[in-house]
Parts: sequence; structure tokens; C-alpha cells
Amino acid sequence: MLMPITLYREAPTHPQAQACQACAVRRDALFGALDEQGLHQLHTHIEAPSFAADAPIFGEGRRGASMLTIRAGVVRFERVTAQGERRIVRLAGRGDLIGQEALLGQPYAEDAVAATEVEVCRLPVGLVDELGQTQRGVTQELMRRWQRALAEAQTWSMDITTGSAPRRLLHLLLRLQALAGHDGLAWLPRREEMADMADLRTETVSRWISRWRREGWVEPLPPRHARLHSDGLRQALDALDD
Amino acid sequence: MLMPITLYREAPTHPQAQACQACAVRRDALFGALDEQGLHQLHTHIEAPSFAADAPIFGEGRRGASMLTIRAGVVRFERVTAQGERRIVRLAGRGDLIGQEALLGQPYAEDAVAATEVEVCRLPVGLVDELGQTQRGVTQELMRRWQRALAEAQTWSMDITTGSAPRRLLHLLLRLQALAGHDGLAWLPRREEMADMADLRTETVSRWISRWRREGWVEPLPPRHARLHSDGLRQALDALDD
DNA sequence: CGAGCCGTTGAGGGGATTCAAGCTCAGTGG
DNA sequence: CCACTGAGCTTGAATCCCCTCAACGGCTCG
Repeated sequence: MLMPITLYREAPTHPQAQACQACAVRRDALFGALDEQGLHQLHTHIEAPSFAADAPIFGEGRRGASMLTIRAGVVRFERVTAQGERRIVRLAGRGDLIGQEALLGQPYAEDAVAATEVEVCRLPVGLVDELGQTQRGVTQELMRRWQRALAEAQTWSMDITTGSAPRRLLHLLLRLQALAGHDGLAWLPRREEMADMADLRTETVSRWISRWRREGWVEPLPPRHARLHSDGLRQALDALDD
Repeated sequence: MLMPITLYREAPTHPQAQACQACAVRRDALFGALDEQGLHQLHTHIEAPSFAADAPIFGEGRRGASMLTIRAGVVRFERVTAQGERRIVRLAGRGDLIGQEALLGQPYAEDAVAATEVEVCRLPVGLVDELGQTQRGVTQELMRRWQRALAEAQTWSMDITTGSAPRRLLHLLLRLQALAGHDGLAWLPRREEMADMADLRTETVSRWISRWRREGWVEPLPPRHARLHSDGLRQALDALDD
């Protein structure tokens, strides 16, 4: 379901430029670096599709012609081991740029799946290439995104996949809190999803989440959301002697 | 100990250009994208320092003025948890580009330490910036490096830090084999180092390595090296039912 | 030769997994 | 309206794998 964002239809001249200018995530997104003049180069139509939870956004090994800026929602990157087990290797949220491999003509390195309902902007490779030629800031910003993704991936392997079960899960919850919207309500994945992130079993995840629920640090608010008390969680993290 | 590579001293004109042109890792390295003309822009002196094993190459949080291409050896990236435990989050080898944060004016995201004896080329940020302006391929190659580092980091967290102990260690050994020079002799880290990579204890690492040594898949050749039989290791990996 | 680091091996304990049962809740159809 | 169903979550009991603690041997180096 590809749906141009509303503003596009109403704009009289340089329609996409105005759409992007009015975009809520513009200053967080790749084109935040574009000035007025740069925005006016945006004659190309930019699709703004949305995805239902658990819908695939792009698949590992496929060669794509666009990268995507996340406007809302959370995307999970997953791979499958030789033994058929799923591993979630990273999450991305609002303002993050995903599928950058496309810019290099490389196939996507892993599956990207909508973890929640997700809205994105699809940026054709040709457009980004072109802008990169004229607008110096775009290239710089692109590299900044890559670096952010790299740092995020390394933090993930340091915080979410190592140490004791409670340590991993507390770090995961704090990460989820950081991904929350401005209402402060965090997305709480299924137990199985969290298990595939932290390399644990669903039962183990359930035991710990239940415990923190009893202690008042996690208040599940179905569907799939929760109010997380970061202070308490951080406190629980400090109390661990790993 | 900063030591210009030998060729630099002997070259009559555009000395650095000729040094780089003759460089053994040139086609694997960042400047592999440079053509003859591009190389001749290299008037700047490029340092080619080397580091002893366990010597710090750059430190987390420090703001650097250069990135580095690895000419020989293995570099480990490490961080320390809030509880004071060391975690090794990635390895880099010959041809890899490290410290790219410097190009963005950002502080280094983690400690880079020479795992073996290491030789690098130090590339000043200003030089890379300048080349990026005129030589289109350099920017492209830079982004390719970033993507490679990202893929590597995610593979690391999927292969080396998750699953059972033997699974993690077998993946680690296969990775070490891939980092080996053309003599096929692999660097074999200390047990404690491997433990900090795979999030295990030194005793656990020792037990498994010893076992594979008895089975003939790992032949330690001190100091800190080994002949690894990839086929046998891969076979052992398939035999696991994780 | 003794000190210290590194690697190895054993014995015992603990935390995550495994297996299993029961629960909640939304959706469906009688 | 309510029984039925199935997916997801929770909890318990037993097992297993890795950790912890400990001792010892090989090696390098002062």
C-alpha cells in the first residue's frame, strides 16, 4: 500500500519540496541537511508507504533501488542461523535511515521487518546520488547515519546479547524506552521477539518481565505496549553484580 | 614509534604517490579507488606507524584527526561495561579502515587495541576530505567501508556472542582463520581474550580449545598462533544441534 | 631458582533451558 | 450470550550447561 503523504497533493509548485519541508521528521532525517534551495531540487515523487506489524520491508539478499527513512514505528533487522534459529541483530526507529546498502548497489544484508506499524519515506538511490553531487551536506549526513548504525550495532552486541539474562533484558527495556514516542509509552515486543533479541528462551524472558511487573517497574498496557519506569530499571541494573 | 615506510624516502617526485602506488595493500585499501592522477595529489606525508601487541591505537572518547588503514596485523575493538568487564565487540584486519569517526569530527566510539603486532597507514582527515571532493570514487569507497564494518559488527553479534559455547568458539575460530595471512597461519588469541569476545570464562574457552586440539582441528604453534583446520571445525559446527 | 602469567583440568554449584501444564484473552460461531 | 479455540503468557520441576573455585603444570623472565 503506497500512499503519497497528504501534503504532496496540495502543494502547487515543487510539490515534493514542500512536502519534505513540512515533514515532521525532516530535521531528524537524511534531508535535514538540505537547505531551501536543496529542497527545491526534489522534483521526484517520494513514496511514503506504511507497513503493518510483522510485514517485511525488504529481504536479505535482494537488491533494492531505494533506501528508507523511518517516519514512525520500529523496524527489526533479523537473520536466520544455519540451524534455522532467528536472531534479531538490531532495531531502528524514527529518523533512522535503513537499507543504505542500496546506495552502493549491494544487496540488503539482512531482513528488515516492521516490528510495530511502520511509516517510511522511500528514497530512490538515483535521487540521493544526485543530491550527493550538489549538496555537500547530504554525503556528510549519509556517513553520519552509517556511523550511527555501526555504533548502534556494537552497543547491541555489548548490551543486549552479553551478560546475565536480567542484565540483557534490562538493557533491552531501556533501549525500548529510548525508542518510545513523546507520550513516553514504550513498545513491548512479544516474549518470543525479546528472546530472539537477547538470545534467551521465551520462558526466561517471561519470568523476568513478570518479576519486574510485580515490582512495578513494567506496566503492560496491551496491545504490545507498556509504561516502563527507567529509574527503577536502571536501579535494578545497578543492583546486579555481573 | 612513527616510521615512514621505506619507499617514501627513496621516491624522487610526488614521493607519497609512489609509496602508495607500490603499497602492497593498495588495492584492498581506501585509496585503491584512486587512479594514477588521484595518487599524484598525494603530496602529503602519510605516516606508517606500527604498534606492538596490546598497544592502544586510539582511545574511546578521544577526538582524532586521522583514520587508519590496517596494513598488517589484527586490531580489536573493546569497551568496558559499567561493571568493569571488558567486552571485545569487533576485530579488524588487513585492508580494513578504522577510526572513520574522525572524518565526521566525532570522538572514537571505542578503544582500538593492537591484538597482534600491527602496521597501519595514518590518513589525515583533511587529506581524505580533499580527495573526496575531487575523486568521486573515494567517497563511494568510504561508504563501502562503513557498510562492511556494519555488516561485520552484526555478523559478530549473531555468530560470536550467541548460541552455545562451542558454537560461539567455532565461529570465532573460523573468523580468525579468515583473518590469517596467506601462509594460512592463524592468530590464536589468549584464552582470556577469546573469553571476552564470546562472553565466556577463560576456563570454558580452554576446555573447548583443548578438546579440539586433542581432536586435531586446532594445532597451537606458539607464540599465539595456530594451524586451524576449517573443514574439521565446520564439521564440528554442523554436528552441534543448537 | 622463584615469581608470575597463562593454560589446563577437576569438582561442585547455580542459572538458563527444557518439558509440561495451566492461564488469559481475543476472535469465532453456535 | 457463551462455549470453543488457539496464540501468547505464566509458572513449576527437573535437567544440563556454563560458571566458580581451586589446584597444578609449563613457560618466560628477572
